[in-house]
Parts: sequence; structure tokens; C-alpha cells
Amino acid sequence: MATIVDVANKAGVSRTTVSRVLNKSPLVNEKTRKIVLDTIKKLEYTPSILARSMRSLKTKSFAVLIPEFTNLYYSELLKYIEIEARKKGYLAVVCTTEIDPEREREYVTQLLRRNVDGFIFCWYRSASEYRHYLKHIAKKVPVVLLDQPAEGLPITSVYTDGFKGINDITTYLIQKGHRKLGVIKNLGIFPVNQNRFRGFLTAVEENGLRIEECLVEEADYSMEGGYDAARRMLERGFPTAIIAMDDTVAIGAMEYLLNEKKLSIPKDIAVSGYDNIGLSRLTSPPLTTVSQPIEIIAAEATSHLINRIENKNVKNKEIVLPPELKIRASTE
Amino acid sequence: MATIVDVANKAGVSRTTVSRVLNKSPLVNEKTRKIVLDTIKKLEYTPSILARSMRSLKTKSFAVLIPEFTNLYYSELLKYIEIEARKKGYLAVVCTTEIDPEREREYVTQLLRRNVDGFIFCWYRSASEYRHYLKHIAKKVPVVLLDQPAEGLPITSVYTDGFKGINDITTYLIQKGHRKLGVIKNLGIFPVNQNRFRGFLTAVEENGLRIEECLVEEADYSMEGGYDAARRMLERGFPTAIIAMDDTVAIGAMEYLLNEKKLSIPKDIAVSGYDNIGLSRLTSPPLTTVSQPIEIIAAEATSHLINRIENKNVKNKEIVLPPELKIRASTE
DNA sequence: ATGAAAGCGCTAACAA
DNA sequence: TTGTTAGCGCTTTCAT
Repeated sequence: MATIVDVANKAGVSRTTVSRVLNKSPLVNEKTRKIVLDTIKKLEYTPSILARSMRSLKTKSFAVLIPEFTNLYYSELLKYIEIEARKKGYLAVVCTTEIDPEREREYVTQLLRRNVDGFIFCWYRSASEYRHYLKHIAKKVPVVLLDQPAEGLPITSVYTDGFKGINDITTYLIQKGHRKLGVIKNLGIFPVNQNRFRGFLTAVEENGLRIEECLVEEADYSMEGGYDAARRMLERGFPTAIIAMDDTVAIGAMEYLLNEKKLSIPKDIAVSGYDNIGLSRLTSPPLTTVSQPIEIIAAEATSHLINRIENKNVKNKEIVLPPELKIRASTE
Repeated sequence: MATIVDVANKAGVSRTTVSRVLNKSPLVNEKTRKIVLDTIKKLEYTPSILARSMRSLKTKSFAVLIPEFTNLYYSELLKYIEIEARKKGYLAVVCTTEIDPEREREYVTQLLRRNVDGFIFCWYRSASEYRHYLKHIAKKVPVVLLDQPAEGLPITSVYTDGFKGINDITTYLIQKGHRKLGVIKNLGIFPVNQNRFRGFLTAVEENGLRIEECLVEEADYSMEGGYDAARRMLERGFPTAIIAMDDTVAIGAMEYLLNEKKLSIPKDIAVSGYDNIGLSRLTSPPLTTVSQPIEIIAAEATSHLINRIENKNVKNKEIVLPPELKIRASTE
């Protein structure tokens, strides 16, 4: 591999000059620049990012921590994060935590040692629980938190209003005549879950229904989790509608109702989700859900992170996006 | 951030000694080691991976190039690649190519400049088309190719026998009495696709059927692609079974048959896939498919790559894994 | 407009 | 067993 010295020697200039050309400094004679550029081509020289990073302590990379790959919400998020990163010349390094705090810490430590320039966290952990830790990280590099309010921390956060989303969908189902509502909460006492669940409770109360009538289950963030939760629920009662807090879980629940119980959706039981992942349009029947503008969330989070990385003056902010009801056949 | 010099000074030893402790060299007095270790703790010192890489030109990281995140086959693959990488202290950097040759090249160049220690490629490109390029890369770092034979290139490859897999499933369907077979090929003239398709053709011939009876369609690697392919196929004819070369595509096709045509699977049309992604067990009805041992593929590929990175004497090899029929309700 | 020299944090060859 | 020294490839003062 050719180095900057090889180029300098062959071009008959100093390393400094080559470096200037590389960094588009204006303090280089036009002729000199030509010669250097030619030599670079001839030698197929490409600057070592390692050496460059060593000096600048910037790696033009950032880390994205998500719970897992197989939930399509994250796959789609990653897709758009990567697109935005590429546009700006950054590399997004994706790590999955499996919601394991130890694994998460391990990754953060290692990534910090690898000098990533920033973090995007999709983690399910109350900000208050992790206030100290997050502050600690945010002191070193910019941090963007997804799906959760920043709650006063020195970080940027991007999320949709989960309370409103679930409140809307619950209200809609009640208005359609459903009185016996089943609900599948997401596992863990995290703000994102609590907000969505509160949206459900509030809608139930606002409509004068009793919460005791509700069948409450819990599931992790997977299809299998939704499948099992639906099974447990049906063992205990028979709702006319099931509200899940997550499309992936909702789809798992639908599969149980269809495959195991041979029920008809929505005739026997209506089902709704949250996220509007691509798959939700294609299930049978298509899933009613709350749309999160995934592309916008990803693009906002990424571009804001990069802005903060490159310009310390950019301030943290809270970006709250509106959820939108997508009524489809699973409730009609 | 504390550096090695800070530690050395505070501990009253030389950088070298600290470095030795760090690298668990036996040439350090037990007492000295204790002192150094203490100082490291006190200063919360962590060695800079950047500086270390700069010397060794090893980054303890490798790149994984896949077409996209949203095909669950890749999500699952990544999950197990990451697990294996973590076990060995490596960071897997995932990049998606969208099967865009230019984007692919760009990534390879950039990743090489970032000194990744190796590559795992899931790319859909005939090895022959890319012989030269692959050789070029393999000269610099170890390469593992997934889903494709190495065809004599100096790289390791891991794949299942797609010819046999599709041949088996086709034979099984014919034996079940299906005579009018629809097939959805995957887009692109890549060995992995050709092998699977040949498996289909051969089974058809072996059973004395005529290929003209077959309805042939093409789809990219997405659910939407399968959906559209099924639509086009049904506009032209009516098979009793549809064989897709990929679960994701098969599921898309099923959704079309169920949602748009209100057909019954398998009564009106049977459907089969390939890959055995987690979702295929949960669809309605569950999808008959050919199982690829994803976990084994991922683990073999990753551990072999890392072995090659760390020990130049390890030889490239071709790892061919057996496919396995998973008969489920979509064909029963 | 150009270059010499120092240094980023670490490792390794050689000396003691 | 420990330390000295050089250097990985680059950027960045500070001179010229």
C-alpha cells in the first residue's frame, strides 16, 4: 500500500503538501496540485483512515444500538439510517443488545474505545434508570435516543407520541362497538411502553369502560412472543379485539388466532398493531396499525447526530413526530 | 482520556512495561504488574484501539456485505454472525448493497481503507463475473463467500446445495399429484439462483412432465416482489402449486393469493419456499420450505474467517451444507 | 506557496 | 526483568 511519503517522494514535494492537496487546502499552487493528484492516481494511493483518525480522534463512524435485527421495525430503521450516513460519508456500525444490560455496556465501552463519533440508541431502558450512564456517554460523544423522551438529559431524542397513537386506535375500536378489549403490552417498564399503555387505559376510561374487562398480556418484541401471548390470553377469556403495542407482536398474535384457533379476523377477533412495518400491509388480513414515519425518524436522528458531531454548536433537541392511524382489514 | 504514558509515569515504569502488562507478556515482575494494573484502574485507562491498529494494521473487525436488512434470512444470518464475532472479540460491520455494484465497490474500497481484517460477502453476482475483483480483494484480506461456490477462487465459501433442495421439494409436490407447477425464480443470473432453478427443471423432466406446462415468473428478494410475481402469474394461468426460491418471496406470493384472490392454500394452490426463516413457521398457513441451517452457516463462515485472519496457515475451503425439507400446511 | 519537525498512542527490536 | 528508541501514516504548527 502506498503511503503519503511515497506520493511525496515520487511527486518531489513534501508530505505536508500532499496532505494539503488531500484536504483541499487553498494554499497549494495549481501546478503542484496537478502533479500531486497525478501521482496519487498513478500510485493508487488512498489515505489511511486509521492514521487520520489517530490525529483527529474522529473516525467518521457512529454506532447504532438496537435490541435485535429480526424485528422489521429495526430493519427498516437501519435501512434509512445507513442511507443518510452514506450520504454524509459516515459508516454506521450496528450492534444488537438483546436488551441485555451487560452486553449493552460492553458494546458501549468497546465502541468508545474504537472512537466512534457518536451513538444512536434504541434501547429499552428508562432514561431515569440510566440517567447517569447516558450523561457519562454524552459527555464524550453526541448521543441520539430513539423512541424515548430525553427527560432533561443532554442528548437529542426522536420519537412519536405513543400515548396518542394507542389512544386513537383504542378509541376507534371502541367506537366500532368493541367492548371486550384484549391488550398485549410490551415487556419491560420503559417510558415508550408506559406511554403507549397509558394511551390505552385513558381511552378505555374516557369511554366509560372498565379496565377489569380487559384481558392484559405481555410479550417481548418478537413474533413468537405475540403468538404465545395470544395463546395465554385465549386460555383466560375471549376478547372481541386485541390491541398490540407493536406490529411484530400483533402479527404473531394473528398467526396464533388463524393457525391454532382457526378464527376469522376481524369477524371473531379484530387485531391492531403499532409501527406500520412493511409486512403489516401484506399480512392476511392486512393489519390495522399506527404508522411511525420510520424514514423520517431515521433521517432526522442520523442527520442531527452528524450535525452535532461536526459542529459542537448545534444544540440537542427533542423531535416529536405525529403517529397516524392506518385502518386496514384486520379491524374492518 | 488517560494514555499509556500517563499510566507509565504514575506507576513509575516505562510505557513498554505497561504495554507488556496490557498484552499479558510473561516478562513482567509480579509486583510491577500489580502496580501497573492498579494504576490502570485508578486512571480508568483503556488502551486506544486506533493506536494499536495503527501499528498492527489489524482492527479486530470485519465487514459483512448483504443485499438488504429487511429480508429475514439476512437478519437471522447477521444475528448469528454477530454472536460468533463477539465470542472472539471481533466487531462485525454490516453494510447493505441493494445489489448495486457501484455501491458495493464503494463500500469495499472504504472498508479496506478502514482496515477491516476480512470480508463476508452475501452478494448476488456470479463469481466468474467478479473473479478478478474478488481475487484482488482476497489478496489483501481473507474473504468468505456465502450462498455461492468459490469456483476455484482463493476464498472460502459456505452454502447449501440449492439444486438438491429445490429438486427435492419439486419432486415431493409432483408426487403429491401436482402437474401444473408455477415457479418464481429469483432475479439475476447468479449461480445460487441458477442452481435452484436447475433443481426445479431437472425434477420436472425426471418426472416426465413438460416445462411448457410451467408458469415461470421472476421476483427480487422482497415480499412485495413475490406479491407482484404471483399477480402476474395468475393473470396468465392457474397453477396448482407455486414454488418460490426464497421464503420471503413465497410469503409475498401467499399474501397475494389470500388477500387479493381470496384463494385457499393449499386447497386451491399450494406454495413452497426456501430458507426456513423464522417467519415461515408462523405464516397462515405455515409455509413448506427447504431449511438452510442458518445458524451453522453463520457460525462456520465467521469462525473460519477469523481463523484465517489470525492464522495465515489456515486454508480456504468449501463448506457445503445439506438442505432439509420442512413440510408444513401450505402444501398439505 | 512550501517544508521541517513534532506528535497522536501504541508496539516491538534491541540493549542493558 | 525493564527501558530506550524508532516508527506506523497522517496532520499541524511554525518557519521560510
